[in-house]
Amino acid sequence: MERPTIEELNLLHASVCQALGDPKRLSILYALDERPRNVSQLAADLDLPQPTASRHLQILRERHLVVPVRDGAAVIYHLAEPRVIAILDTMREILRDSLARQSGLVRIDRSPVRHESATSGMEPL
Amino acid sequence: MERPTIEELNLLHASVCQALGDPKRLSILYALDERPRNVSQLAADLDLPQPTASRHLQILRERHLVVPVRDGAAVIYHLAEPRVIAILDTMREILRDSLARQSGLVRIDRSPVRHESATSGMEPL
DNA sequence: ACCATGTATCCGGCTATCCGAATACATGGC
DNA sequence: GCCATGTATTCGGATAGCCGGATACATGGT
Repeated sequence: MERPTIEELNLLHASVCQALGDPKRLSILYALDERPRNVSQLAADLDLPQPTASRHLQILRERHLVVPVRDGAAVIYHLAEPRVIAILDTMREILRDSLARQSGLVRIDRSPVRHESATSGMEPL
Repeated sequence: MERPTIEELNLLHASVCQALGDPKRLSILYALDERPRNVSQLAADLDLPQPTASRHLQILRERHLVVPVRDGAAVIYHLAEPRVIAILDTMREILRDSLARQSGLVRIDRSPVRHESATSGMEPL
């Protein structure tokens, strides 16, 4: 029942964010938001090898982002937190805005922008 | 000017989440939310070596989470998006709830819980 | 041009993450 | 018990991440 220190909270927080930092896991979360699924269905729907789906689900499970429910021999995974999807949606909106601003035509600022652009590209994406 | 495919968006999205998946970078974002700072100040305030701070800022810059503004020889970093802090705060609340639920005494469910608990611990944190 | 301050990058090493393939484990039906 | 189905884990290798220390680069002042 110990209250977590700021650093511990930061660590937990980072570990959750890191779990969200993989495209396949994002797909899994969005898929489970549509409807809960067992591992094989999920793997088939997202075109992933079953062990890969299972490993990703393990990570999401550890971070308490999904919840497993046994159903006979199968395990149906549910989203643990609807709010997480809301968060992800907000991030996508921010991303969209950012892309729009970036890809052009927009110049809201009043300053001519010196040459910082060279260091702020999003190339590796 | 191409509209991003779902997969590309997912990739961008994941890369942003991944940038949030490090405790030091979270600290940096929260610090910059308090007030914009240059690299050295930030490094001093968070007790990080200057190169470390700079590298983390580079990552946050690439993902458009912070914005650099030159001020003489210094570079003052600003948060690019207040909404990101709102998102992080929401995640912390979710985390808090999750910890509360976990650390006990709570049993809201009506089902006796079989033995799934063995596979859903958050040990490595 | 030179110096002081502030920032970014390079280097080497370590750790963590991701993957495919194979394999082990669990559950329910017979 | 055995089998079929569904799930989790292990192994090995490749990739990517994080770090400290040293160093290069940039800017403004003299």
